[in-house]
Amino acid sequence: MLSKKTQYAFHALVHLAENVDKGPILISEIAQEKNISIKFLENILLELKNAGILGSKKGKGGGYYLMRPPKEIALAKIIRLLDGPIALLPCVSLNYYERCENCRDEAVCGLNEVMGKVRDSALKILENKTLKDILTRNS
Amino acid sequence: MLSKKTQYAFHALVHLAENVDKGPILISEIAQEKNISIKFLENILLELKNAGILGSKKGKGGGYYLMRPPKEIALAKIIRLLDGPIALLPCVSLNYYERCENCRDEAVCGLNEVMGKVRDSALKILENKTLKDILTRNS
DNA sequence: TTATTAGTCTATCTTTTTTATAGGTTTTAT
DNA sequence: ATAAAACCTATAAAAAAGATAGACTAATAA
Repeated sequence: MLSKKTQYAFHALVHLAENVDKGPILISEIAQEKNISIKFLENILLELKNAGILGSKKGKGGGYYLMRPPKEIALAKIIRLLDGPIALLPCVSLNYYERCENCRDEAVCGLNEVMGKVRDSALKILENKTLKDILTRNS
Repeated sequence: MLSKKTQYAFHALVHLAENVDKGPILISEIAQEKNISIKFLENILLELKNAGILGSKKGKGGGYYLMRPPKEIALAKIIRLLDGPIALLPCVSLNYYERCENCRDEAVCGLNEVMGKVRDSALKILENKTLKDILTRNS
């Protein structure tokens, strides 16, 4: 399961994407709208900013905004940033690989093979679906 | 990522599957073979037994054994038992569903829709692949 | 029938991760 | 100047993960 942090991030990003034309959006507005602790959300948005996904403006009239159009922000990127590996096992992770401590040879490990396929099937979706694809439907 | 518990369970089950013809297998043998803490493994095997996946025999000549042939034990079952939900979000979990606290209506939530697809693609593999499919390749 | 073997059960403990909060600092618009 | 709002760092509380301990029970063999 994705952590609350990542879940909150997605909801916040959706709100920002749905209001791209309104200039910087307040943390407090997002927090209220999406029912998220404001202080926790603050940390999350900051992390997204430091990763170059969000921009911000301080002072009156400030807030957060997307640095790129929603269709250019892949879901996989957000997950990896806040949650780490998408794969179910360290030994099949593309970005956070770790050697398996429990098997002799990954090259012939059937678990490794199957979990690699699960990873691929998840990535096929998560690398291609973007913020744009998770905006509210039918609206 | 799967917990160590689930990872250990898979490796242990593979060992049991690869030795089905040798009668009950000792916890200690599995622990040594797969490099797992024996006491931790003890708890895991017990849980698998209580779930009806393994059987056991006490005393000399005792040990653990599979209750069904490897090809009848789906990977999804093991994951759900020891790790819980396979889905990335509570609101798309089939077995551990929880209402989303951060969106107004799941029926029109795009995140819900995409994560549902990720779940389906993972389940398509994990429900159909069994212990038999994760035995050591080329042997 | 006793000693040994091996799983059973329950509790606890340690460490890590997750989730959340607190409070001061800096920047910007008016 | 003042107020608004993000920035930053630290810490704390809670939960989960990972691991260990030890007494108990059942089966087997001598």
